[in-house]
Amino acid sequence: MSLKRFLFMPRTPLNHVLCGWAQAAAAIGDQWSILIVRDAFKGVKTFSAFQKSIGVSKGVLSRRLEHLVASGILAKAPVGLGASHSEYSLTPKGKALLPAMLALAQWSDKWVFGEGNEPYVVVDALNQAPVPPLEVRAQDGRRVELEDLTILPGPGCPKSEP
Amino acid sequence: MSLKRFLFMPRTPLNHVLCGWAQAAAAIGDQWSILIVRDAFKGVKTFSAFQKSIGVSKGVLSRRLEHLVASGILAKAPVGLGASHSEYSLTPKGKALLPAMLALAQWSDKWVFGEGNEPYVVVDALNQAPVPPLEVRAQDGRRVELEDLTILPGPGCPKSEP
DNA sequence: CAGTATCCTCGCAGATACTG
DNA sequence: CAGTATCTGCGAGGATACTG
Repeated sequence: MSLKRFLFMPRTPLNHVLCGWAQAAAAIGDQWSILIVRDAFKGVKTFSAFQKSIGVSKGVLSRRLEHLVASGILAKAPVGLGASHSEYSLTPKGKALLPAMLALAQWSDKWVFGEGNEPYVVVDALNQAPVPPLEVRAQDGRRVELEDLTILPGPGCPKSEP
Repeated sequence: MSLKRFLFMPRTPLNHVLCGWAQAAAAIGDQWSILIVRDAFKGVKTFSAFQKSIGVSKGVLSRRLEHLVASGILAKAPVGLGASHSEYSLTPKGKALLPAMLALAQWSDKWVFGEGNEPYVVVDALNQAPVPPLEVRAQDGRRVELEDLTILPGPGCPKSEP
């Protein structure tokens, strides 16, 4: 019988992995954070508004908001002087998630709900027209697909050899 | 004392929520799935290669792969006739995650690792040059920011009124 | 209203052993 | 090598009660 059976092996944390995707996963790689950021993009700011919109329990919401603030994606600021309550707003780092969030929305618009549907989630406010799908273009302007790209490991990412 | 204390309240599932972001979160909204998809983009195909690259335990990897196959992002196909082992490859639905994955990588390149660094994760194989950051453009071609957009609730998403 | 503290129940990740 | 089965224990997520 092995002694190791009684040693605890904690969940492998991702923060120490110096890989872009691991960092993104550590920041918003859970279901609640994505929905919180989505609501923040819509303009939701208060605790109760987040809770009503997402339907998550208060304890979980508190921890997720704390985590997003610690990650620099949201900023918590008291409103007024009485500090009766605070508001959460997107930082520049949080707003920079727009392309990623938009790409995720367009992906599910097309591949989860079906091609027949028109994209409806994000519209250009000026023209009231949907935003066309994001495209990946190289520096010379031509469209590139996955096959045209090389994914580098990046520091901290293991070099996986297929 | 309340009887409800003894009733189990399960974790709220996301699959039934008809919201694009909730669907995306349900599909790849956990840390391991993002890393698995990243490796699949790199060309990783076999079980052991995923495990060595990500460092996750076999049981977890088995379940995550199963989930990604069930979500239609990966396809599992036996290699050869002996069916000694199988390979996992990206479906079209999985390949369509490229803009979202790229946007996440570019976001962490800039905002987690710092602006000083040059993007290094994804390069155009033809020119050996990094892919420029994804930009959100309206139908008329002009660049749009978050403030120029209206985020619609979409079916199943609660209408949050800020 | 905006959280925090406490308690409770699984869910999920890790290790190990086992099968083909 | 490619998984599956089982065990274990933390900890995420839910409810409730409480504070300011």
